[in-house]
Amino acid sequence: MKRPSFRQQMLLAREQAIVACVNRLLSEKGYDQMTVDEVAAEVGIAKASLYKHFPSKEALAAAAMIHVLDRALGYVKNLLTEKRKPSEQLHKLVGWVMLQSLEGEMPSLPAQNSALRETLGANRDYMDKLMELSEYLGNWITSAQKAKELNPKLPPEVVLYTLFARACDPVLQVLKMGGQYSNEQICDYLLTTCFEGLRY
Amino acid sequence: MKRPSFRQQMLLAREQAIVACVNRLLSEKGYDQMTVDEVAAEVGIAKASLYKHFPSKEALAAAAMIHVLDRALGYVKNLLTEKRKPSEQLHKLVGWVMLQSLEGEMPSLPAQNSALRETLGANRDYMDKLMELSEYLGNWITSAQKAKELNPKLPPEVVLYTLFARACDPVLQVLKMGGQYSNEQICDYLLTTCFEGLRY
DNA sequence: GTCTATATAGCGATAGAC
DNA sequence: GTCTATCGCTATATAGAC
Repeated sequence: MKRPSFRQQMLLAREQAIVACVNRLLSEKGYDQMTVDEVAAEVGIAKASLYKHFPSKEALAAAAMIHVLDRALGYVKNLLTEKRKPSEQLHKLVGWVMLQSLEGEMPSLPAQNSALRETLGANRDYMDKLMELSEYLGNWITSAQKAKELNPKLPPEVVLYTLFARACDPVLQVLKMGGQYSNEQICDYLLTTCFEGLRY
Repeated sequence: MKRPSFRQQMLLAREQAIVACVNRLLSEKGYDQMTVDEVAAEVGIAKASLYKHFPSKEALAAAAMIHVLDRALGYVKNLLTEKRKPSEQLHKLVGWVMLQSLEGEMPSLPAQNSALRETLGANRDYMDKLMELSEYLGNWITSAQKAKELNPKLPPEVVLYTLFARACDPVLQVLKMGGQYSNEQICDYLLTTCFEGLRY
């Protein structure tokens, strides 16, 4: 009985290829500009086959988001093994996500598309992982605020949303397209504006 | 010969109504989710009539952007009559734009839609006004950096893009939808994160 | 310039053979 | 599960009467 297992592996591999492709396209062109035909073409299968794996375009986006949440959670758990100040953990995490964005590995969905938001909100897997990540970050944030590493006057949720937003800031792409800074340099600048602000 | 002038005024008023409507819809739903049918319906004219005024959906977006650039330039010129430190001028301007965003008066276009970006780039009026605004801001930025009011280690263009991005930050809408802070409070928080950073 | 009605096209999703 | 072919809808844009 080797064949079924083998086939399952093939399927899994194919789905991973699909998710990787969606990831890149979402990062490059965004949700609205990405077409399902395009995804199928780049993966190298027919569109109907794609729909056997994922029931809708929104499901494709959800799978991509779940994938990045998994990677982010993995990075966070690695950070936890190293002993650092909470603000430094946050700093490292945001820097890592910024680099992912610059390398086209970080999809970002439009905040304004309500239909998509509903689909994501109804997705258990996605919501669970988003919650889990938010709790890790929330703990770091409140700890950092108690230790006066981060501004304690800001509500923790404001800090949380700000970190999420800065990690996929459009300024990253703009500076990258300008072409005069390395990815590391861009991350450096934006980490400065995020944590230190523009003020001297 | 009163009639032609009168009619022209009617036309102008209608176009202003169109632009105002596009402004609001772009702010609420974004470019991709906004439909031309919707614009026509809300203005109260037929879609074909709309196309007599503006040749395309992209032209509608361009008109909306030009309108907000005009308003921003007006605000900037007003600021110039008051004597303030450059960093304070920037602070006031960003705060004003943030408030406009929260009140649904500030359209923001997707940075990823390349066709739209080309159309805007080819639009003289838009580009001229964008340049003019950028020059005012650029002067304030370099002055503020020389006076050590803003971080001089950041390239001025990084500061410029950051200010543009923070002025229509998605975090604004997220916090507004949360519903637990007033618009003024939200602006206050985000101005803090922008200029002072998250660090204490 | 305004309208109704329609052309045109792109895209998400599906049918049905293999 | 994979394919080809197609449906069905939506949205931009236009034709043509008034």
